[in-house]
Amino acid sequence: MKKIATIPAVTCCAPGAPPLPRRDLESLSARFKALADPTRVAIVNCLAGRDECCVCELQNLGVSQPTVSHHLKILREAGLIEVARKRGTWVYYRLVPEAVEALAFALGGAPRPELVLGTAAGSVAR
Amino acid sequence: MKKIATIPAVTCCAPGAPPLPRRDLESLSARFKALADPTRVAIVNCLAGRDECCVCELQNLGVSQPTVSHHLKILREAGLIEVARKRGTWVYYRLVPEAVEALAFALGGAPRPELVLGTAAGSVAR
DNA sequence: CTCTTGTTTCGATGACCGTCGATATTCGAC
DNA sequence: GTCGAATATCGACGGTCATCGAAACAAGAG
Repeated sequence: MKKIATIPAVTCCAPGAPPLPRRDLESLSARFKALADPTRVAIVNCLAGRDECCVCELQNLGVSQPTVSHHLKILREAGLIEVARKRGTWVYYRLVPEAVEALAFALGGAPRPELVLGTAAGSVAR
Repeated sequence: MKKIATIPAVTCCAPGAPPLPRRDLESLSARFKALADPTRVAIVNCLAGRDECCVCELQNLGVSQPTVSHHLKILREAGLIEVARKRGTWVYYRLVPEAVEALAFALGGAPRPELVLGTAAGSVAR
């Protein structure tokens, strides 16, 4: 079941931003919470450096392998990453650039708004 | 302990981003953690809508006054907001645009302020 | 089928976080 | 100085989160 890439096209932190309804507040804070851990930022940063990345490559971040899988699940449910492909028992993850850019847009920086608007459909589920 | 003055001018989530040292990972995740709560996003959003804002105006967010003060302290220590001025017992807070912009830049957003202001003008059209 | 490897899930534990009431502090008014 | 209002801090409680070891699951090799 895919429930990712549903990002409201709203700013929250830019000057002159309109007040947000509670639904958007929770949606935004939930996505920021997915980045509120150094291990998860490291995972996202590693994925941002290359096209895709095997889980086994992420196991030298100082935490155990189940912990890495736990963080991958959180990032996956936040819509920031997704499974690129599976080759045998190897699982390759990749970044979801639209989700990251939507967060940047909410913070007031919109490099290319068309990408954000292209993926903004509704609110997130859980 | 104040250590928030070091805002690294690096991206972490944009395609092709270089690997970050542990210090930057913790710095970034700490700032994202400051936005990982709907009440704090609401505060930042309220401050983004106007130039400055009195604490008493933030007390209709559904939480008690000590809770608002607690969240203000977290946002202040994260460098996202600052005290604009004090008039009597009233305290006015304001956003720190550079800090928010630095976060947007870390996510791969626009590094230039004029673009940020440009998005607030009305290009949110959908 | 059995074995091995890679990944996810489960259960438990310790730490952290959001929230509140009570209290302290600061400032202006009188 | 004394009083009252606005804000900040303290202490405690309940809930959530990060982490781990153990176990379950999946997929290929022999």
